[in-house]
Amino acid sequence: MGIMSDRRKQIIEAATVLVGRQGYQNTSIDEVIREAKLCGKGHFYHYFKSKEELGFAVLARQFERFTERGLAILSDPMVEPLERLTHFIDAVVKSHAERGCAEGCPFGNLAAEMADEHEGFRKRIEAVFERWSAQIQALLREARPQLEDGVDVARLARFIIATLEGALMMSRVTREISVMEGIAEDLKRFVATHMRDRALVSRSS
Amino acid sequence: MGIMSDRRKQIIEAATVLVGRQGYQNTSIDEVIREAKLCGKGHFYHYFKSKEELGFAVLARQFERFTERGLAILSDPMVEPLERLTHFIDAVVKSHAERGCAEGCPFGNLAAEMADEHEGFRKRIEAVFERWSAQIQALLREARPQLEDGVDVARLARFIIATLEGALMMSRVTREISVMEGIAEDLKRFVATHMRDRALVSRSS
DNA sequence: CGACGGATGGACCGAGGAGTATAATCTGGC
DNA sequence: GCCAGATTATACTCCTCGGTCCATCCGTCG
Repeated sequence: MGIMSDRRKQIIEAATVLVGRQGYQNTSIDEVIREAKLCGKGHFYHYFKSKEELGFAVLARQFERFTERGLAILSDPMVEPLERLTHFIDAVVKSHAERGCAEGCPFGNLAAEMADEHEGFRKRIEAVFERWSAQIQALLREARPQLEDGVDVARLARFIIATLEGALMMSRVTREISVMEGIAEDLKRFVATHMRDRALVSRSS
Repeated sequence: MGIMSDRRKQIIEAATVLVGRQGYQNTSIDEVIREAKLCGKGHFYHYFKSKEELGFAVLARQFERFTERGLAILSDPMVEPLERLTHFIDAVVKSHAERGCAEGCPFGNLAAEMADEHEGFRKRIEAVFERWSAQIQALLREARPQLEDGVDVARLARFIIATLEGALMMSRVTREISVMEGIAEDLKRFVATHMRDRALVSRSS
């Protein structure tokens, strides 16, 4: 049973890399098997009943990774909430830079590819964004004392996510990390406009 | 010659609909032929040397449409520049609502699908965003007197595009136009924070 | 008229995809 | 040692796709 789990995880891991790089539809089972250093397609169908099931597992794995490496930053109890948000945005930029401006966001990509075609994927991607948004909302609520009255945290959270997603896409197309950096800076400034103490709101390069 | 152009346009038109709906890779030549009310694949290859050529033509056609219906708003000489920007954002929201929050942006979708896989597409999509950005930059420069000093118009233009792209994606995934509307409103407010007269910067719902 | 060339139709090809059937191997329990 | 079930491997089916080939059609020009 433990071994079976290992093989299954091994396949998911390989598929996650390939799907992140080439998309879901454009990744074949044979490729996944090859990448996972296994042979035989029957092997695959022993652990998954269909490609769709693998796709769902890949999405779950991508979210797991994102939770560990990304969302964790948003809930670090040792850091001030708005500083955490800044760290998070910087981490997204850094991660994108390390990938050479390629690939973009796995959720955004899957959304563009599958949202209209496959309701199962759409719903799961929606849940991912919902959880991401909830994390930012919690952070913003924690920062309430420093924020102006009447800030709609749900709406602001969605704005932050949307802008980051768009920035990843733009920077991927232009292959210039400076595009992403500029948008990230402006996004921080936008968040700052919701703060009581506007002193920090400046237009630095 | 005129007739050949017609047939070619007819194929491009059909393909533009299908690619917008299902993506490039997931649209087959046979489907395009059927949609264009023609028959025979040789027919297609009489007008296009490859699927790639069709893809480029579709992208060009999408940009043409966008220029007519979207970018035109940004350069209407009868309207104040910043008002034009507001109109444009509203038009994007309206168009997305009319599509029932589906499909998203044809350029953003193609970018997600092809940017890493196919350099030819990447470059062409980059050019599209560049032209879109140039249009917004021109508008912002026209509005210079009303803007604060030191506003980086190129950067602001990219921010606007990125946020709109992200908003389309988020709203497509959630299937809720209110998501798009909220982001669009916040985007307008962000632009307003660059104005000399901050009186207009309020947090209305 | 007849012939020539672009326009049209459809059969066909090789490659590669998802998924299945089944054989071969390995494992643990008796 | 041996059987049963889980695992691993191979071969195969059926389908779709991009692309090619070739037969036919039709308007035009000589």
